[in-house]
Amino acid sequence: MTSTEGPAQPAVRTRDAARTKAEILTVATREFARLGYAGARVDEIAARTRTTKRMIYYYFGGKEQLFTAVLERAYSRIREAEQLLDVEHLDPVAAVRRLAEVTFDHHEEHPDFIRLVSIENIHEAEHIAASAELSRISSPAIEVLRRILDTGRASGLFTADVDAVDLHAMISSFCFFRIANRHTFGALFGRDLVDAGRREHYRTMLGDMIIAYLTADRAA
Amino acid sequence: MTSTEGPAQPAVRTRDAARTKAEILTVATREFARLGYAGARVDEIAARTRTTKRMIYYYFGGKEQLFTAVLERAYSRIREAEQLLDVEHLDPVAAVRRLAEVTFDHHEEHPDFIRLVSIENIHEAEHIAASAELSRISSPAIEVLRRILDTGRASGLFTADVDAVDLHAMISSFCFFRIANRHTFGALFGRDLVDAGRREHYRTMLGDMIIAYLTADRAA
DNA sequence: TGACTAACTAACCAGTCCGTACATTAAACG
DNA sequence: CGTTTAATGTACGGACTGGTTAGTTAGTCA
Repeated sequence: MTSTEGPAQPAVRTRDAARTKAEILTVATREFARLGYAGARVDEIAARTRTTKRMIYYYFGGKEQLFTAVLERAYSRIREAEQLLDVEHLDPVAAVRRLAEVTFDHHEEHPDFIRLVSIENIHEAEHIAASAELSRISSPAIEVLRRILDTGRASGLFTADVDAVDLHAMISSFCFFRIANRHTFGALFGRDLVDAGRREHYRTMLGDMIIAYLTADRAA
Repeated sequence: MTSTEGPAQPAVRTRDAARTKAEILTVATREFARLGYAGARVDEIAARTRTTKRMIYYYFGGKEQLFTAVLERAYSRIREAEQLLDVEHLDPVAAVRRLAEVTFDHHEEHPDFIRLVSIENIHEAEHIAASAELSRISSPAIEVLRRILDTGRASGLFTADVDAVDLHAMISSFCFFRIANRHTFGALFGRDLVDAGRREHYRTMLGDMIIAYLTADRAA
């Protein structure tokens, strides 16, 4: 670690509250995701930043509030990604499939976020409940899905009378399980759900399943 | 706690290794499920049994091995339940639906087990890997599913060329997500996935989805 | 019935962990 | 340029935690 004393990194420590806060959040996200809430250590998080533990208490108040802040940032990033969704110019079937694929990709790209959500569920979402920001906002994806479903039903393409939140749960289930339960599933069934070679297979399978459900003839 | 000195509870402490071990496991299961691996306290587990902390180390060796033993017992109970599966006398469509329903019910009835699995995944299944018992055995449900799928394909009922492990993942995803992510999903979308009034709705939805997928015309 | 051992208990230890009191310094400001 | 204040660092307290040491008791079997 002698590189930190190189000429590119001047020894003078400039003060930058925003940068310090952001760095703490980045490190804390990694540590909480890696070890769980109780498993993560405040001292260790501090040691992995360029600042000290004192700053965590100065900016966030404590371990609990730090975890809440980590969740807030993680969720806000998804919302940003969801706001970039541009699927409503497609026909309903293609739009739903595209939405499922975007969800699939997002889960794969953010395993730390998936872990944080698992951890927060172990704690019965108490930090979300404690966060005004998190309990207020909702997901843009739901609104998009609602509109696609309306269009699809109106044009007679979709036979199923599903509601957007339920369909979102259905799509998320598979994407979430694949990442979150990768390890136990792999250990017990000898199949790595996140193997790169099977990625397209699962991505297609998810889309097929959702479309099959929405367009099935539910006569019985 | 004066009741422990009542006449129904004789003060004489009878020695019973099996009972003591079982009681430790039961309490440890609850505590680990409630608080996570790092969050659970060996002292607290001991305090909630009728024995002492020393016995945990005497019988299990340490916290890590205790957690492994908890997992082993939890998984062995599922396997027992799966061995009671009796669906192969049904036609393939009914059999798959029944299997999905049994899985659905099992998840709902064992939230502690779901939490343990989530926790074990945070730890990247290291305890399963450390357990000869767990890494050896496989799931009876997979074999049952494989046979149903074969029959269904042979009779032309199922168009999808799915493999049993993937379909098992698909079914488990929804059942698992519904229980495991109940809290964050409820907090963010204002819908309790485990609400008793919506139970039948989700149970049917899962079956519909699986059957739709298996019987869909995948021409495109 | 007395020696032996598995089952059990209480007390403790060394290291860890969250949080804080206190001191200090870089920037903002008039 | 002197004062103020936000930002930062040091060092440590006190409670806790996993694990252990040393000793006790109930059952059993020769």
